[in-house]
Amino acid sequence: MSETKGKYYITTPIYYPSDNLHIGHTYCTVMADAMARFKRALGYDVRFMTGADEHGQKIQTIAEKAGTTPQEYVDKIVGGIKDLWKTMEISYDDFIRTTEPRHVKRVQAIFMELYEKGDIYKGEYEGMYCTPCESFWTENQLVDGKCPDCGRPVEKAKEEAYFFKLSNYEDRLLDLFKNDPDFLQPESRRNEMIAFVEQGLEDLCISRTSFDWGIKVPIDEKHVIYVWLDALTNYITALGYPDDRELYDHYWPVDVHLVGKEIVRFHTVIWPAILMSLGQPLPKQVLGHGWLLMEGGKMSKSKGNVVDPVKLIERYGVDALKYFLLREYTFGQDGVFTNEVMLKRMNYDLANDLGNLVSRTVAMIEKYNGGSVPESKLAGEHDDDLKATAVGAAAKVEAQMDQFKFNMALEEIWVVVRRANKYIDETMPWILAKNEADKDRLDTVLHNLAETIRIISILIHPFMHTTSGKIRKQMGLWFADPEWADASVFDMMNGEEVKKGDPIFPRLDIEKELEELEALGGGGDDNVPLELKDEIVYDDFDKLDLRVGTILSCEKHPKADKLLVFQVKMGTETRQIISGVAKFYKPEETVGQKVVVVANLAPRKLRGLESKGMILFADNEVDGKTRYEFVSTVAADGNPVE
RNA sequence: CGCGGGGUAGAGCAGUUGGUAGCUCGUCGGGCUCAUAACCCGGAGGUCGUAGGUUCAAAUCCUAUCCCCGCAACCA
Repeated sequence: MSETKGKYYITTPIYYPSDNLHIGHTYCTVMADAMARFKRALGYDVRFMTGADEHGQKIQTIAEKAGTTPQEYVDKIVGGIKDLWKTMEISYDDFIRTTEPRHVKRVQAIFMELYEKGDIYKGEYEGMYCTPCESFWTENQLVDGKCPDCGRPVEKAKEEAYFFKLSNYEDRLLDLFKNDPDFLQPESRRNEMIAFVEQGLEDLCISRTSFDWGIKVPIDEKHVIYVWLDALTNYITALGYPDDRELYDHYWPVDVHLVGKEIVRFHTVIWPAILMSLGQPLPKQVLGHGWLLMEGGKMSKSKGNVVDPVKLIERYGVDALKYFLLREYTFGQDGVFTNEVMLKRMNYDLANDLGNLVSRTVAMIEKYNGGSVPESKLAGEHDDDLKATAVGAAAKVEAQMDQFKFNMALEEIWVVVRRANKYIDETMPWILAKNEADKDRLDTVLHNLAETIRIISILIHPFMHTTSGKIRKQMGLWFADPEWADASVFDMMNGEEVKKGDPIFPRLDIEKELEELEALGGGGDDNVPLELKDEIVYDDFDKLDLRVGTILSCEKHPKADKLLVFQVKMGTETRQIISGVAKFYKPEETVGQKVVVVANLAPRKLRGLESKGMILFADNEVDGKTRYEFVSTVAADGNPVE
């Protein structure tokens, strides 16, 4: 399509390369890629951006632990990310890394621009400081008035830092949310942000002196620029702002920032405020998508439920995975990922419906017409309905995609797939083939099927271009690139030579696949080292005095939802211990329970009541939910645990 | 009255300018044999969390209420 409909700039977040990416990142990037490809198909001048956010204390710490430099560390991880996107066939136009010189110099320029406008000022960050840890803590973070990391006393201290006058932008941000309903979608997130801003905004601390893996504040080399100005600005520095304006002037403002729901606030409060201060246009839209959850909650390494997309691609192919992610989940809502759901989708939709449709059609054209697509000759019942369904699908797909309803867009395409399968049963070509008098009608049926598949191959192209290519090859259309406009036209084919190939999506044995995936996902290596805290020596352990006790009584903490107040008898002494397990136990059912107690833990008041010691619990998983179980013993009360 | 999300068929989910409740899977019965034991048709199955209200009409709007899930406040 040569005619251009205008520009379309879409971004994913830049991901934090502290570890390899998982299926959740893949999900977001696949959506952005599908939209980018779709808009290109429609004739838009598309720019699709992704990247990596490489600075910050966490990366510095992880790199140190790994015995390497931060730069070497992120180079390795980002290499892996780029490999993944290559495997996933992600069609990004630019990949920005925040450590690149082009970004660094532009962030510094932006800092200066804000500084000169008076929206950045040097102030004092006041907090509680732990000297040995060189860390600031807020009052809330303190544990028992002491450093949450090392338990040593802290003192009030001030640190100089640069601040951004976020508070100046409250009114303009509220106006933005209220006057432009499209700016932030889905709706529910918008209400959340309005409530957040209405609570009042504080100025934002945008520099740190506690670590140095970051971009230096140009006028003050002791400071590094914190994540806000460093990461959010990537969307414009990658376009050359402020010194090389060609791309910037062309593509900014962005049409869509696609982000996870956890970072909606940064993109709809902080980022627009920065742009307001710069006097630049605001993003047209920020879309917050939901999370992919695993059975049992959020994906996390310690739960061992992280899904590695590479393994899935190796087994099932890129297109099957993309299709599943886009078809299964409702944009904006959380969804649960399970292997079984994925395998079923792949089998039912891809193998049974689409793959089989192509397979049976090609087989019939070979068998009944020597392998060439016939002309339409004799119209009959059902033809009009099939044609209308096929020709009308493109507009429906466009309407769904306008609202980022990937699942509905694909559903519209599958309406055509199912209609075609039904058409075969209705017209029964194998009966027509038995009678020479029905040859014209048979040709027409085969022609209509070939046309419908041609249209399907165009419609799925933005979502699964490899599959589209495979289908077009079998249909004898391999010589031409799919043009979106052709999806709304019937009767284009005549005489193409079809050729049966391997099944486009082989049918999967779900039971077998589930077992094998299970084996891959951790069970296969049966001795993976646990991720542990720092090693201790025996003397460290010996500091603990663990004792056996029996719960004499238990009641709810009058002023706290999560706490239970236990009276525990340990030999000669009975003492009060509070635990945050109200969610898991009714007070009365714990009475008589034998427990293990950390007996020499310093007493602490919790919501007004004193707790002397700590009862040990073990995390357990029941029906996918975490709960705590008592660590019990039969030994006598008061006895030590060693 | 901390913030937010959710309660719709056995499972997983769609469904707001209010108008006979829908999809996929499962299940039961039937058809077909071109096709990847795939495909097509039909049936059963829901008081749309509960109780009120507005309306000719409510899953959809209003009020109250119960339950579940995140986050936050206290989880030693």
